[in-house]
Amino acid sequence: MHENLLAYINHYSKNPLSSEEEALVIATFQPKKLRKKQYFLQEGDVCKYASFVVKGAMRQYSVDDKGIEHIVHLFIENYWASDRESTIMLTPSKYNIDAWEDTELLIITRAEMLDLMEKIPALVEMIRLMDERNAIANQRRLSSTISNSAEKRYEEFVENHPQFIQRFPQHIIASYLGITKETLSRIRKQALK
Amino acid sequence: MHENLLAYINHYSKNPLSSEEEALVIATFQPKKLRKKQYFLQEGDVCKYASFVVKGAMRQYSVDDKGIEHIVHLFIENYWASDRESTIMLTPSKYNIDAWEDTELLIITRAEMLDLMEKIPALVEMIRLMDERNAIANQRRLSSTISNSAEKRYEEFVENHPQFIQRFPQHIIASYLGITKETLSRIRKQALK
DNA sequence: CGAAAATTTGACATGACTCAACTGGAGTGG
DNA sequence: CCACTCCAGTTGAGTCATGTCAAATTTTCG
Repeated sequence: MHENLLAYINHYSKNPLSSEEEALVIATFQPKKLRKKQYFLQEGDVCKYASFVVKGAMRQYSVDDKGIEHIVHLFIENYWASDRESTIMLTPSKYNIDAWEDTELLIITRAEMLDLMEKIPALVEMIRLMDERNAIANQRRLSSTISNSAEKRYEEFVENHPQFIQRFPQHIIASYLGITKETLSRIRKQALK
Repeated sequence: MHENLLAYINHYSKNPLSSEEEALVIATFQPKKLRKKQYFLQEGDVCKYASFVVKGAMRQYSVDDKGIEHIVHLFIENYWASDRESTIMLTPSKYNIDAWEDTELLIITRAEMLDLMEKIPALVEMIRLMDERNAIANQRRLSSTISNSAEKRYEEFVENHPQFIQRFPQHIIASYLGITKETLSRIRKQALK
């Protein structure tokens, strides 16, 4: 169960974990299973945990006044899911996170994570690199969203996230791109010439 | 010149800097002045420095095939400006960063920064908090861009960034919001009822 | 097979863009 | 102090991309 996580940590840090450190990681991260459609986080709740996706797929979205879902993130294996704003500020979340497939998570509270970071330098290193990677990805996505047409955004998405296309239906991708499913359908039709 | 930076670091870390650490910070960050319109970074160049804005205002933007500028970030006092992707990956930047007002910066290379981080724990702490704040802000902006109409985005902008409204003209704000200056002008007119 | 979910299609509405013209400062230099 | 230019902002008319709504079709899966 924890192998993916350990591999992930070792991949993102210079020094491999000692076996004591591995044991500590395994003891601290709690397994949690979600069946398809179950929530990891519901709007209005404070997000108590960060979660590492061992297996499965989830989505994070807000719901507007008209009841329309706006998908802000998609997660599959080896992604970290949580609403950082809520976790850090202890404020009620504006987002829902639910399982799109049956999913296995490893979850950890912020307090536990801060504690682990004191004890395991490799974790601090990993988080810094994750933050960097994340900042870069967010920058790209923002830039694309602001500057590009729906069509171009979809092209870039196909280019950058082929894994997501396999795992999520079109209307989810459309929402992630900030367009309607009808528009995406037409864009795809158009692209077949 | 360096007071703002020292204050900034101390503000974001639990333990105040020792005087040796302060001296090290002062010795490492190099002052740089830009006159209005001068570039801190030009598209195609690798972004060698991170910069802390001591005084002034800058903007970061890309230019599309039609020659239209798409503003992705605005910076004023106490902001950090750089293209992280370019700095970290050593790739040519897709962005320009230039001074909108006469500006005073403190600049540092990535190597110097990594070195400082080894020597000054408070810096590591500060960067982690900055990354968190940044991640939260990016999340909000992305969410707003995907989910909201131009009008609502402008409202949120006025709410969240009143400082920018004082310092940048309307067409810059419009571009930052991903709309044209004409549309923003009409939105503002509309809002006066 | 049958029901639910996903996708496609058509007709129409609309928000935002484009382009061009006009207005009103804010400087600058003669 | 005026004439000139530059820059920012506004306005109008026409266009285009994308959204909306409703229905038909296809796919998935128990």
